[in-house]
Amino acid sequence: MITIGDAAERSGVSAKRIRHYESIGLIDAADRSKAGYRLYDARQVEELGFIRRARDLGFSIEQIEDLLALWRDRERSSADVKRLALKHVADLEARIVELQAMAGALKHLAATCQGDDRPDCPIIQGLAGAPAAPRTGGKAPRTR
Amino acid sequence: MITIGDAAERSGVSAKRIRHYESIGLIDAADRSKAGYRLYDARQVEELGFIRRARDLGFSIEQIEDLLALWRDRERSSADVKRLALKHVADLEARIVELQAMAGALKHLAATCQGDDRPDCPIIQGLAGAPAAPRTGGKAPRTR
DNA sequence: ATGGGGGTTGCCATCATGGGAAGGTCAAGG
DNA sequence: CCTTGACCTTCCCATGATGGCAACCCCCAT
Repeated sequence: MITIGDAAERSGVSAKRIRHYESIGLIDAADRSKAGYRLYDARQVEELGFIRRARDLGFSIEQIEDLLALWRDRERSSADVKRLALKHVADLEARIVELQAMAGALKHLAATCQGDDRPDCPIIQGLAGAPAAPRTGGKAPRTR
Repeated sequence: MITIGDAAERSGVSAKRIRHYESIGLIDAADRSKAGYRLYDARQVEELGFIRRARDLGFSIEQIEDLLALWRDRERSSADVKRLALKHVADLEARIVELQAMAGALKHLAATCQGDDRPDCPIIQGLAGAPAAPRTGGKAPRTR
């Protein structure tokens, strides 16, 4: 039985997080020493490691609750796990697409920006009114 | 002079957000009617639209403060704007890379998961201890 | 017994926003 | 004139997942 600091070091989950996870019911309340110190055994450290790895993969606490339930359940069907994982992959990819759209739009605006000491700037102009610099074939009226 | 609801509709920024932006000093406090209603003119609506578009591109409120200052500054150099924009593009791309790493790792795990009604599951095994399913050439010991 | 390095709880802050309560205001219509 | 409903106001609470800090307790070695 080790204390929270050691459990944190071994699992890679900060003591603060461990207490937080306990407070929200993600993990069971740890046993306490006579002095009130939380005590952890190998199984709990392993569980914390599981949680950390899931977090590293971007799973939310809520999803991790489900993953933990499946991990503990010897009768689980791998289909359930796979469904959860693929749903998360889809979520991640949706976010990636969103971010790519932002980055793309911004790069497009930045590409036509001189970047000199004059005030003319398609980026600012794009943010003000103009949806995204029309440029309908090179014949667009000079914005300046 | 229109009220906050109309300004919200025309700018695409919710009334709630407009009040919030005012409270944090992102925009100036609006004039008030005798009854205390906030009143907006076309310029302010335009400014709100600017903010909304910047938010759509993923800029933080803090960055938008800078963008607004540049927008208002006729003496600005487009280089300053461009630098801000490209910094943000870099941030976005860093986040994209992170998310791609997560999605990739998870897809890798999911790919070898049967997804049937048996409990065997490389995804769960990957989250527990094993960094990422070794599979050193097909001769890896069956985990089951 | 004392000092230092743990542990404990609890509150506040983040970031940007939504929700809702409690109450004031305005325009229209009976 | 009064009601109704749609608007506005302020203020407080909640989100997700953490970090930071304060005030206090505990244990071990010197």
